[in-house]
Amino acid sequence: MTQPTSTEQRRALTLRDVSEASGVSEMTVSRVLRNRGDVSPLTRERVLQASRALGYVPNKIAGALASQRVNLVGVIIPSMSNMVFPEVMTGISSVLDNTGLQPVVGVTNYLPDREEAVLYEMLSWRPSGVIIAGLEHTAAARAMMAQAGIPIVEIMDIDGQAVDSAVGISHRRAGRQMAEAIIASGYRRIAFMGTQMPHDFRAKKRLEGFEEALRRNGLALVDREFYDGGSALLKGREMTAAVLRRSPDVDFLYYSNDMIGAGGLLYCLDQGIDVPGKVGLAGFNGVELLD
Amino acid sequence: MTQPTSTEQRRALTLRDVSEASGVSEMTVSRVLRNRGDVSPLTRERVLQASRALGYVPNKIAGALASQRVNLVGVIIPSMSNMVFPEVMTGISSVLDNTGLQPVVGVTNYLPDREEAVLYEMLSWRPSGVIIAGLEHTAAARAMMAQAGIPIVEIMDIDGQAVDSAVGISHRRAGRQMAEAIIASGYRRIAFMGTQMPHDFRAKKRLEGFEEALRRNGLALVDREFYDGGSALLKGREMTAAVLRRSPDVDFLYYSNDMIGAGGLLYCLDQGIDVPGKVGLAGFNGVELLD
DNA sequence: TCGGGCTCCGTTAGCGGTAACATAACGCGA
DNA sequence: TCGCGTTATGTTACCGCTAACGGAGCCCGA
Repeated sequence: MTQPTSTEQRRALTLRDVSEASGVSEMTVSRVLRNRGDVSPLTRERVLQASRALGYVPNKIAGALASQRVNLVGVIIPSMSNMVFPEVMTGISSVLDNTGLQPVVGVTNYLPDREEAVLYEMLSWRPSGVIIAGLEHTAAARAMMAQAGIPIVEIMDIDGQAVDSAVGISHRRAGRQMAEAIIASGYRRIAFMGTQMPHDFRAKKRLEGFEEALRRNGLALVDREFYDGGSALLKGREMTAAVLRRSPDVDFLYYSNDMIGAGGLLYCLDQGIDVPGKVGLAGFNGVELLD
Repeated sequence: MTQPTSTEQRRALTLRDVSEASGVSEMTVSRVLRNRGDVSPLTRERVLQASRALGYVPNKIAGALASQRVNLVGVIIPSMSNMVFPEVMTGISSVLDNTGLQPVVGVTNYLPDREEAVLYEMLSWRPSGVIIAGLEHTAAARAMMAQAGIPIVEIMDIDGQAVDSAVGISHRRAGRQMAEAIIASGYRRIAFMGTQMPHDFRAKKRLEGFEEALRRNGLALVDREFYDGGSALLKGREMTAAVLRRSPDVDFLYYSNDMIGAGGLLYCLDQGIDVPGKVGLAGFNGVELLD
């Protein structure tokens, strides 16, 4: 835009514009807008009025550079389509709401290299901290986090070694407990359905724990089926149909997440299969458990 | 940390550190790291090596301030729990992937004031552009967007007046068409279930279009039920049960989104209700439509 | 041998704020 | 009336990086 119009200014507004409009120094304007330092009520009011009238929006880039402070925390998660992560985001946001900190999300699609790239990009904005899902990272990513000099929190898993600090649950143990509960309910011929994500380490650990507990009880998975991509609900139906066709004698279906579990449940109800009488169902993450 | 250790430096690395380590000026280092300007292959290699050895991560805050360029686009959406928005995010990300631009997400929870606050925060980082869901904004938000001097794209709705440019569908029309299709299939006693969000303008427009088309055909909604919060799948069950109890003669259930629709479907199958023989079902957003 | 155009790299001057330190104006007790 | 502590505001010097320009060294044809 070369021609300024009434609603569109020629160049970006700065503190100087507000300072000239209100007749005080830039420093005083800065103080007013940040509520810092003593400013007389009269001056404050004049500055706020001028600022609002101009439609001034502070430049946090300059502010962050000068103050060496950034009110951002990076949050790095593998995906948005698995409902767990939006839920985690909601939790993080609500905790951060009172702190003046603001979450910035990065999604890795379960790819370690992508995680490294996202982390690099985030650190280049010098956040106050980083929250990252999982404990498995590339060597470079670990090095960056160690060097960054900021708090790093690895969430959703504690089966491993943290860079800084870790909070979450043990997925291996969760898998074990799930298997034990299923066995205790009397089921013996168990099939597994889940995603084919080589880098979903948490799902992998759950399955490992699950199979370990089966082994200890002299059992093994009767059948298993993996998928990637597509609508989880739909895939749940398809996989369930495939497993039941291939292994008609299974008496329990264990799903790695609840969305495909719901798809499987739909299929069973649709086919008139008695749940949980003939076949038991369970999933992970707790959207709904009905057996 | 006051005591530097081998893996943890005393102060943050800057271009100067890399420049000293590689024996060239800061400017040359900057050029190498940005792939800009002519640098001899030898020098380039030396700089890259020094940079990697130190674990240097460029400071984009300083870079953005100096170059007046930011590779960020703000994306403002109402929610993450409705599956549409993660899908939209995925689409935006894939388009942006080749442009060097990076999306930064803000969530408003369907609250106009929150949207204004999120927008303010975003603009203070001087993004290259803003993508925002919907056409309804506070006056202040509209003013900010108009003043920002950057491209603003309002997505997912075109039933209204855009600040800059808008892309999406007409939800009013979508609602009308849905109603017409349902009526054409022979259903007459139609009930609606949806969220109780006063500021979900798109859902509201769909319902308006829906009811308008019903009226034109001499019909009206037989029953309606709203919810807020909680698991959509579960709420779908509950609401469906409530509606069928209250109005046993309905022959069609229209859901404002597919997740509660799936819950409703589960309920119907569970109760042995013939779908779509006795009762037809439909939802919006297309996770799965089965009638 | 010389000048002109490369290639490669350095110097300078900010970008728009803020920390830290002045400084002016004022009140008040001695 | 003087001196000192307060309060309110201004001045200065950066923060870490990059645009714009400057200049040294080199190659090459005339």
